[in-house]
Amino acid sequence: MKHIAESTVRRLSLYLRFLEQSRREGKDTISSGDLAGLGGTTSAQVRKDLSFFGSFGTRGLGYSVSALSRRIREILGLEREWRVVIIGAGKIGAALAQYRGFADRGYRIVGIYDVAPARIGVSLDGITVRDQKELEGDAARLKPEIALLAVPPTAAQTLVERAAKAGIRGILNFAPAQIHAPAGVEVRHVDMALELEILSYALTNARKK
Amino acid sequence: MKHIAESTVRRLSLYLRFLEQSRREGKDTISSGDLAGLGGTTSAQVRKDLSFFGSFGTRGLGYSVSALSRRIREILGLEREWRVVIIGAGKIGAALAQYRGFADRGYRIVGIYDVAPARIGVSLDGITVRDQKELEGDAARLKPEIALLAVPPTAAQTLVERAAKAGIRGILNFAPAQIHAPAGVEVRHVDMALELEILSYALTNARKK
DNA sequence: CTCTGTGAACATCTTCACAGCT
DNA sequence: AGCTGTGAAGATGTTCACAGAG
Repeated sequence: MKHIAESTVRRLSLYLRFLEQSRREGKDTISSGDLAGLGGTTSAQVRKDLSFFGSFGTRGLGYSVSALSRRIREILGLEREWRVVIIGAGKIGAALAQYRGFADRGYRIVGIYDVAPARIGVSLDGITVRDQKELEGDAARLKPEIALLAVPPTAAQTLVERAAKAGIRGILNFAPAQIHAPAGVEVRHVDMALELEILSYALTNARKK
Repeated sequence: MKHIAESTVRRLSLYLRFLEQSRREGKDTISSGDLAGLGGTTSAQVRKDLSFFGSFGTRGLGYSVSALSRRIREILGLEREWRVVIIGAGKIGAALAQYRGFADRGYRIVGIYDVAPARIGVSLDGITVRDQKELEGDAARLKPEIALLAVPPTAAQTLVERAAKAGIRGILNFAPAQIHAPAGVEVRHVDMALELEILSYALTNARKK
């Protein structure tokens, strides 16, 4: 398959939300224009995004809400359950452990790890925090696929490598650190401080529009 | 000034981190190639990014670490203190309240709000959580400029409007909800579930590279 | 007549390549 | 010689506009 732009995948994920909302509202079909209105893009953009994966619409009518939802879930890999571990049981790790948005989408937290003795043994959202050293050893039992990395920036790189050894193939990094991804491991960043800086840039330079 | 791409601003923010790291390591000057290496781009990209704002390098030598840091802080609006309120004192709001990365960059938390009686009156990181209803009334005293919105998706839109009435001009939204920004208010999103979906897309479609 | 699917036009962002300081 | 600053070329992403299906 041709390479798909990240911006397209991001919008697909948004479309899925709108589709689920539409389903709750009892709609059976939805047009590219409707989807665009909900998401702040254009109908052409919606159609182009979907066209990369096939043609699932009906001319003159629009898209079947349920069929398109199913197809997008399939494209994004949401038809299966993902086994996720949280590395770092500080405030952010703890918040992630109970975040509803993950469970709702089939991401199942199977383990939580930390280094601090004070945190090890504590139960977070029904899961006992274990020592980071156990990560590799636990791998055979837990079969983790994705890690949410919520540790101090200085520890991030080491833990990425440990996660890779535990067989983890995808990492969502919350630490404000640039990390080198081992081969075969996909790393994405959620960088709150950076987003806030982009926001203050926008506020500081607000009369350019 | 010409319009600057968001990707450029994002990289600027990264360059600043590398510059601060270089400063700690005692470096006085740094070349575009060095900066590129740390950030995973190219030297041409670094020079182009900086060129939008002027020319601060010395040919044959590179950039002064301290001068460039200062200039980027200025561009991003980090030379001043920003007054920030957190709306939503659940797990995520609480984690944001104590997040070091914000304080380090001059973002000062001046208030925390929630609706739940159980949370109102509690102290988080030295700040007492107040009723959301007080937001507008507190505005004259607190002069908030930025809000971190960490509430359930259904409540997000209402609170954006309340924040706008309190004089807030920038909102960093953590709720997985598409929100309509009132005029003059800049809204950015940190959407963890969405990032995780982009990750699972990448893992599901991993043999395309 | 409505709404999709898609090449072609356009706009934006990145990389190249080199002139010009130091 | 080393490294910046920048037009020009190239790549990538978005919008237009219309043929064609229902």
